[in-house]
Amino acid sequence: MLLNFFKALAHESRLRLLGFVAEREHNVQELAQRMSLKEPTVSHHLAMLRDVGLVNLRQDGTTHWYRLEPKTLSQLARALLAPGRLAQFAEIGVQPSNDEKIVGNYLTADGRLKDFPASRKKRRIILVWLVRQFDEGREYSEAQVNALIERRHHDRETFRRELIGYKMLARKNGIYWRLPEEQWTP
Amino acid sequence: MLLNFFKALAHESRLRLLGFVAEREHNVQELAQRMSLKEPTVSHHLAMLRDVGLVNLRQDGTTHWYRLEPKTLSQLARALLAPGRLAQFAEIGVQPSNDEKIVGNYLTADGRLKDFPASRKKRRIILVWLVRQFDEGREYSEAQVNALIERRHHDRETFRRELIGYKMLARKNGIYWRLPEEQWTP
DNA sequence: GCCTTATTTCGATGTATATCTAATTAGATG
DNA sequence: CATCTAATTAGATATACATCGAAATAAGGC
Repeated sequence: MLLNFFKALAHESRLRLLGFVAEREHNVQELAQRMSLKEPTVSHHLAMLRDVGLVNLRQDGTTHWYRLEPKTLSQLARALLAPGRLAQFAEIGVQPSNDEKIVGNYLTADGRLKDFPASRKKRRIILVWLVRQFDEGREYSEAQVNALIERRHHDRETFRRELIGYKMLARKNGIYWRLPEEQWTP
Repeated sequence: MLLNFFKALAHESRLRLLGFVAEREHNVQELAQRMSLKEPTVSHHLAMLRDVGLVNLRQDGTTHWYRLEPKTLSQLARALLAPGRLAQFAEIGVQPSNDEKIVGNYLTADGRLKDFPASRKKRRIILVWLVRQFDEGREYSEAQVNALIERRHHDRETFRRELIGYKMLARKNGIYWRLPEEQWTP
């Protein structure tokens, strides 16, 4: 959602972080050093940037290498230029749709899934909500898919399988990507 | 500054406001009604949007009509696409330049000018700071110029005259605009 | 000049979030 | 498996800011 992008960009520390990771890959320690902040703080900001897809993480041993995801920024810029986009702003967060209410019932206060609904209909709604947290046109390793799922539920295996079963995610040679909505919205 | 744009856009209420004023001109009451917020709150948000030039104000009697300034958004989008822009993020807010320190000495805590320096050199620095609060490539009525100046100092006449004298602002047929920096940075 | 109306400014209050330290987790290594 | 290292998460605190009611301002109309 557009609002989340702006929130992610609306802090000096995070803009500076983007500047550093645009220059080259950095790990958390380097960034903390260059920013004169403590590692947990940097980690916190990086998580926010990662949530909106502005930075990428490559893990090597215990070291986490972050780099810019330049596509995301240009997507954002194009979204701003798209005519008619603005008129939609007014509709932001008016009242939750039916599906959003159902999802809400399955979420804890911190946005994780309490459990996986038994009914096929609700299960589908939850999966739609989950797959929308993947960017379109971006490739994910299995580890990245797992990481994204685990933000919402510990059982990464079940959800990964279900997402593929419902044709929301596709996999080839260990690479995953999100399928376009036309494929799974009936 | 880019950061201010993101801050202005990083709130649901302000995004919704933008949506409404993109649709058509609105006054504060209408907006308060449609947003289910009180007028002071709406007024506060509109001021922030106005500070970064995202909305325009047309005053008719006691009624204030706000509308979107679409140019500003597309300028922002283009700024995001500009290559090399990102690398500059890292430099944001490192340490104030000499000029910034001088300006700081003349500002109160709420960002208004205490007074107008006597020395020609400092006077120039203050005027540069002031003219940078005008958007390039945008036209201002005299009332709009006055309003912008008054945010910083009550003596709108003096500052308007000085800005023109230093060739930072130009005027024709009661329309004012900011001149490019090349014209006044020696 | 006083009254009315639309808006803004002020001051107070509550909520969101940036930052820190301490504790925990995850991966590598002996 | 004990240990070490890098990173993240948890919990606490402080700062920023959204919102409101009350007061002040601005522009007309009488």
